[in-house]
Amino acid sequence: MLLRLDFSSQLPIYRQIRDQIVVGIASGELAPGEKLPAIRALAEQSGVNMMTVSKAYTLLKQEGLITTDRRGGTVVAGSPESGELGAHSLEGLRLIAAEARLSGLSEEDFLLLCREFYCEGGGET
Amino acid sequence: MLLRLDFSSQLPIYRQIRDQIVVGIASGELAPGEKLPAIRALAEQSGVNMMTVSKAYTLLKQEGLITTDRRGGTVVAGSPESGELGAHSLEGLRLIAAEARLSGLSEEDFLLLCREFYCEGGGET
Amino acid sequence: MLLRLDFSSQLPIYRQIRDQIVVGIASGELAPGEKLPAIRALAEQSGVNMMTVSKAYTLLKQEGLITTDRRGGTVVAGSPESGELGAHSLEGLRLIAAEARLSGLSEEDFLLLCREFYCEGGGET
Amino acid sequence: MLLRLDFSSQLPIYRQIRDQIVVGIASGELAPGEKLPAIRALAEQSGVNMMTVSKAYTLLKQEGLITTDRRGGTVVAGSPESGELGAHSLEGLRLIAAEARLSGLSEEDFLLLCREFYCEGGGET
DNA sequence: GTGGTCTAGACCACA
DNA sequence: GTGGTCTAGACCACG
Repeated sequence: MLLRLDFSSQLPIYRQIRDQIVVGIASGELAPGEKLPAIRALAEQSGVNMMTVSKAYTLLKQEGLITTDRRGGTVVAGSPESGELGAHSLEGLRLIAAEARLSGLSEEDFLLLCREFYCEGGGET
Repeated sequence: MLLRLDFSSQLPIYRQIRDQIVVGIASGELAPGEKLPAIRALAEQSGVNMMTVSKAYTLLKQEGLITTDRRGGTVVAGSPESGELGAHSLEGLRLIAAEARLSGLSEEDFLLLCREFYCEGGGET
Repeated sequence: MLLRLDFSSQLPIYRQIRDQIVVGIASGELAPGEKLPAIRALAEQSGVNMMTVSKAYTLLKQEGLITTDRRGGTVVAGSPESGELGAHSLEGLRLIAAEARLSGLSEEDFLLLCREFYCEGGGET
Repeated sequence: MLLRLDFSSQLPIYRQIRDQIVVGIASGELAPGEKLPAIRALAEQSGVNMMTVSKAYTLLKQEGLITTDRRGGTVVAGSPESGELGAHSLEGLRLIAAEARLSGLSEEDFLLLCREFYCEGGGET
């Protein structure tokens, strides 16, 4: 688990961490049951405060993507599989589609991009 | 131009304004050359501070989506047509695709959604 | 909003704050739309760090009991009304009922207590 | 005595063990005088550390719900029958009642639930 | 060893 | 003014 953090981004660090773990899980890089790095370890290795990583983990726990095993450690949970995107993500997608259109990206190219990201890392290329 | 603002959203209000104008332009609801509401008017009608609207307009100007005309009015510019998505939007799309996958949304359904948002409001322009 | 905090309790402070606000809302002491004290104000007045109060507010936001209005301040939200108790509360209730029984409390007395707490502060005595 | 432990719960494991034994005693599943499993046995069968089970037993001894008999075994004691709930449980009940109310549960339904849990497992003892 | 909590300060974005 | 974020350290509970 290697994090690429942008300390000058508007997106809070804990959010960047959360996002990259989400992508990691979706891509299969982090398999269900796999142990995540200890909060302190990830913090040190990333040059970030412990509490920042903790916040990211807390978020992911609330989303049901990871759980902390009381016997020590944090592990990837089996996916919740709600079957639909959250309202925020939906709005985000609508906006990005609009931006794609405005930037002159053709429908074809846009859908290719979407497909590429969806399939990224996950078997059925 | 009717704004739907959520004052309890995490997204800053000026960002919501900017986003909705972007979507409005992409959908054709706001045509190139069309005049945007005056800052004061939009602020009053939406119940927000003028500074907030001003910030949104400034953003849009920097993106080249709107311009100030000679007499001080604000109009929709012709699209910049860069031909590609910005880095932020790209990362956003990657994240949303990951979330779609984790929520159990099939590739088919996801692409349908993407297409729907891309086509939303306009023909095939 | 006056908080009674037990700094030697096993229950984390932010949880005590959250719990008391929940009780306050349920009892009607805090009405929907009412403004909650500013994080810093509540922190100072309670002799607690700002982040501790912030954590409590964050929890309540996630539960949908309060929202933060971007124009400044945190307000009580209209109740979500899920119609059923969460799994945790359910287990908690089962345990307390068992303890009541073991302590020799009669069914009658126990139900009277439950009723009293349910009605506490809220109109239909 | 079969324990259902949730290693990803916020509640410490020793607390889960203690709670389930309390419920077991209250329901009559564990009768006064009955012998509890040896610490080592319960620990192995449940996949937890002996220290954890020991902690739970210690707690129960302090509460007077179980006692160590002459030969080192652990047996269920006659109930203490204090006649009232502890302060913690009382606060817990008040909170749960508030949550019930906020979740839209009617007084009737809530009291039905309380009664069901109180009566659970035993007659009217 | 792990995660959880808390403090006392700081800086920033938003409106 | 508000909330949001972050740091550098500390202490504790759990297993």
